[in-house]
Amino acid sequence: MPNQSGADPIGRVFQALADPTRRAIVERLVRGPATVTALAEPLAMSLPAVIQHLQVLERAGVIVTEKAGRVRSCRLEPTALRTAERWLGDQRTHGERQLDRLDEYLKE
Amino acid sequence: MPNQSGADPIGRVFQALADPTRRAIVERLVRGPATVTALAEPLAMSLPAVIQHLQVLERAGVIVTEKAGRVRSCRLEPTALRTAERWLGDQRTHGERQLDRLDEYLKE
DNA sequence: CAGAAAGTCAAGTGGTTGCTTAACTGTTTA
DNA sequence: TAAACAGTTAAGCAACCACTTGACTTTCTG
Repeated sequence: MPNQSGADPIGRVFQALADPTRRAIVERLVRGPATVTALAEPLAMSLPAVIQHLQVLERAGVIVTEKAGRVRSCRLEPTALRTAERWLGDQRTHGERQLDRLDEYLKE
Repeated sequence: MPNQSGADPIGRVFQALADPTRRAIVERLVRGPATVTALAEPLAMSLPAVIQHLQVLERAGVIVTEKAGRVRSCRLEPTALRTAERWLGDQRTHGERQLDRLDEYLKE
């Protein structure tokens, strides 16, 4: 079956963050907005490749971009990260509760 | 270039969680350990497909499995989820601090 | 011991991803 | 206004991913 993560917001975020280049872009944007060429500068790939990464991040809602003149400015949008973070936290804490129950069970 | 996310622990976790089937497996395992066939039961795909998903989750460190006799038991390993969660939290809080600074700047 | 149960391995397939180069559009600057 | 700058679009390619079916192994059960 085709990956059909088209209507899957959390899935798109995880997918976006699975790539090390895209995580590097996020880590860079944490220190403030940046233009496309500024983001591309430390990355060992062509400009179009960087733009494709930015499109993935934007479709996932991880970043927001805005074009002024010929320059596109990119900044982080924390909401998407928070959604993914909450999903992770939910699973993990439930899992840990489960582990606690197992520990108790084993102690008896 | 090959995807080389081979030596990228966080990347493997995000990659694993990008797939809705694998997230469903995680959500199931939150309610306690389960066997391979039990996990496969609600999923609309063949057993080998489920096993492949489990292998992805295990290589990412998200689950741990153990075979006893002919039955393999799978359970959640919260550590990997916590690592990914912390990365997300770090980026997000820094991003929010950045946003706060922007707000302050705009208020002046 | 024969057969069912639980899982695994291998090979193949169609769609997706991460990149490339080449050609191009719009915007600023000298 | 010509040239440089910032970004974009399009086409193409090799590797990867999510499945499938078929053959198989190992372990339990009647």
